[in-house]
Amino acid sequence: MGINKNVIACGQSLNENINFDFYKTLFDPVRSDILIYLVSYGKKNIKEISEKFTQDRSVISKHLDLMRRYGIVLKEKQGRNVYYEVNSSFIIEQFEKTTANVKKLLKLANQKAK
Amino acid sequence: MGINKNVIACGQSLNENINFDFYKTLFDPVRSDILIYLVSYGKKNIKEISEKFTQDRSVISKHLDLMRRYGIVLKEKQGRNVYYEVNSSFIIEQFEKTTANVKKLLKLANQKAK
DNA sequence: TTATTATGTGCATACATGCACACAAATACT
DNA sequence: AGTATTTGTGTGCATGTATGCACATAATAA
Repeated sequence: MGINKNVIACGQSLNENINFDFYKTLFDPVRSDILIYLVSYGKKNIKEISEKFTQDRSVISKHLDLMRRYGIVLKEKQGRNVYYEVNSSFIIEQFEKTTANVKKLLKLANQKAK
Repeated sequence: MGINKNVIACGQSLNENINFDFYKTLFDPVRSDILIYLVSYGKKNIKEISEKFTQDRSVISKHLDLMRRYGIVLKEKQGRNVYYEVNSSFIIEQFEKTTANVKKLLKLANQKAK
């Protein structure tokens, strides 16, 4: 099995194109639970969300800010309340793009091996 | 926007079905680099792999054991050498399954919102 | 003013990572 | 055979990072 330049180039582009921080942020037990809560119950403010979790409001606030930074949720301020909702289109786009890239890379390497 | 039992049920099943440890293991800077190295260069033993990285052989060994536990790579012992290779079919399967589940959940919630 | 909601800060704790070394297993050498 | 070398793994320790709590502060509303 030799070195395939196409595979290597694809691997490098994979590493550059995959939204690493997005996935690292998403695959955290608390944050994925927050996401599923928001998916199930729609737009909610921090008080409402933190009442459903054991963690302090300040902790939930920080989790949501992280999720917002990486596009997982959308933030909207109304008076003294801050509402969050799921950014569905972006999340779906990320998963589809990543899956396509991973499939391309792995199938290319597999072909080469045969 | 009311509570949708289908959405909640789908969210719970999502949390149960997503291979959480798989993704947490995969989305680590060193381990994803190891994966891309193995994709690019094929089956390699721990000595060969660790020579390409700054980390000690024992560290690389532990990373690979973790990746093996969650199905990312396959292990094969030959004499005193331990070879690892990418488990392509399993990885593709995981990404496809997860993407399908995420899309199903988010589109269901989106329909309800309209 | 007082209450509510969200966020910032300091500290403690848990967990992951990495290094260095010791050991085990397999092979090579003399 | 017996010894040395190579390869992989286990262990103890140090360090960095993430998380969470408790409290202080800011902003808005009653």
